[in-house]
Amino acid sequence: MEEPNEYLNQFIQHLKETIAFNESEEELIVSCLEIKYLKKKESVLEPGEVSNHMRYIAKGSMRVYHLDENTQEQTLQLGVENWWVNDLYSYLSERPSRMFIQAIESAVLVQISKSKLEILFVKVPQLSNFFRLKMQKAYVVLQERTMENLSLDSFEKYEKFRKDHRNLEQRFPQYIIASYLGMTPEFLSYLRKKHSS
Amino acid sequence: MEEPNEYLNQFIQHLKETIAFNESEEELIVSCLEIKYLKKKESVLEPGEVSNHMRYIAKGSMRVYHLDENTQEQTLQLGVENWWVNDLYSYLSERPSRMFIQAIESAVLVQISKSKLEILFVKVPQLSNFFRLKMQKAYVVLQERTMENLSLDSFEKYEKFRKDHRNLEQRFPQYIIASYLGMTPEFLSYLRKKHSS
DNA sequence: AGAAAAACTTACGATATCTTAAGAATGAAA
DNA sequence: TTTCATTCTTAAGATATCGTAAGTTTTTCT
Repeated sequence: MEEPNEYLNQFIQHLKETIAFNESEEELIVSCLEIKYLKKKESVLEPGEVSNHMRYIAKGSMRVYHLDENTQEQTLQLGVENWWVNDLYSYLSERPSRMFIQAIESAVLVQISKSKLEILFVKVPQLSNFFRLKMQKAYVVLQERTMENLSLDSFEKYEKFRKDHRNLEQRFPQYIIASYLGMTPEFLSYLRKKHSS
Repeated sequence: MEEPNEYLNQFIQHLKETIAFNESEEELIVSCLEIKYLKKKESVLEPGEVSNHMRYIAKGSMRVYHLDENTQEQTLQLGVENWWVNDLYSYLSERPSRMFIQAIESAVLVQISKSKLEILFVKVPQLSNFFRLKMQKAYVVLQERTMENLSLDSFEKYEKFRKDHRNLEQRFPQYIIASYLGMTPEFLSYLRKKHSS
């Protein structure tokens, strides 16, 4: 059922979509990887901990969320296979996270620790490029989201979410999608009904 | 009135707060800089253009904004002396921007073109670090803003803005601050009155 | 200083979104 | 299959935010 090599392979293929490397570099990379199995609802990171791994989802679905003052959950990021999930704030600044990184479906992550990654950056410089591109993409996505928050009303945000992530809508409960979009689950339910007839 | 060397010097001091370099490196850097003077309301970037400079504000104030479908202005970024302003999306992806980058007070920018910066990264590698740190900071600020958008109501956002940027409130008209916070100027005015008594 | 433009305020009716509470549907576990 | 827990829906009243329009104040330009 659980076949580590398959997940490592999937990860290597993922890297190869963006950068190239030879056999020995590949071995070196693989030697730095860790596999983490998560049951549904289990977390890899909780508030107070410092995130010191980059995390790739090989299988399953994850979300990054946070409890505000009123213990309302705010979802910052969703992810499925081949996405990366992390609290980059904590990872980059090495300060305690306020986030949960939680499995929604049972999941398999491929992780690299920050210290090993620093070493890899020296030995396999292409990797540095890979992560620079990831960072840039993450920034652009966030900026897009900020603009949407300023200009779209709730229903428009929901429509855009569906259009942009057709596959995600089925895999996350609606109350999580609502918290990602910044509205109450009741209101999302109301909007869906209102626009379905 | 306009003293280029003073602004170049200010820029070099700004770099030196984060990284170190020697005389010859400094000369090299300075040889790549451009100074740009802007009158109030003048723009350095408009929709359709590709942003190919990194821009440091030596003097004055700037904002980055965008017109949505209803020609409403949404302000994405504000900046004063010693801040960087750009549409990183356009700069990084080399695709046309949808933004205006506009002077609010008359301003002086110190700019480096992307092509020269790439060369500098090779010759003065510390610079690469400097910009990596800037990128990270920008990401964290955006993430913070996204979380606030999800959890705070309008007045709380306004309070937080004042607390975080005491100096900015005086230097930008209220309708710009309102558009940065994602509310109408009328509503911001109403909130200010309501909470002042 | 005076005129024109820009920014800010006020007030009110219209909409959007939330809160609460209860019930219905679905999924998980025994 | 029954039971329990989770998720989703519905509805009604409360609150937040907007749109509009008019009037005031402040800034800019000549």
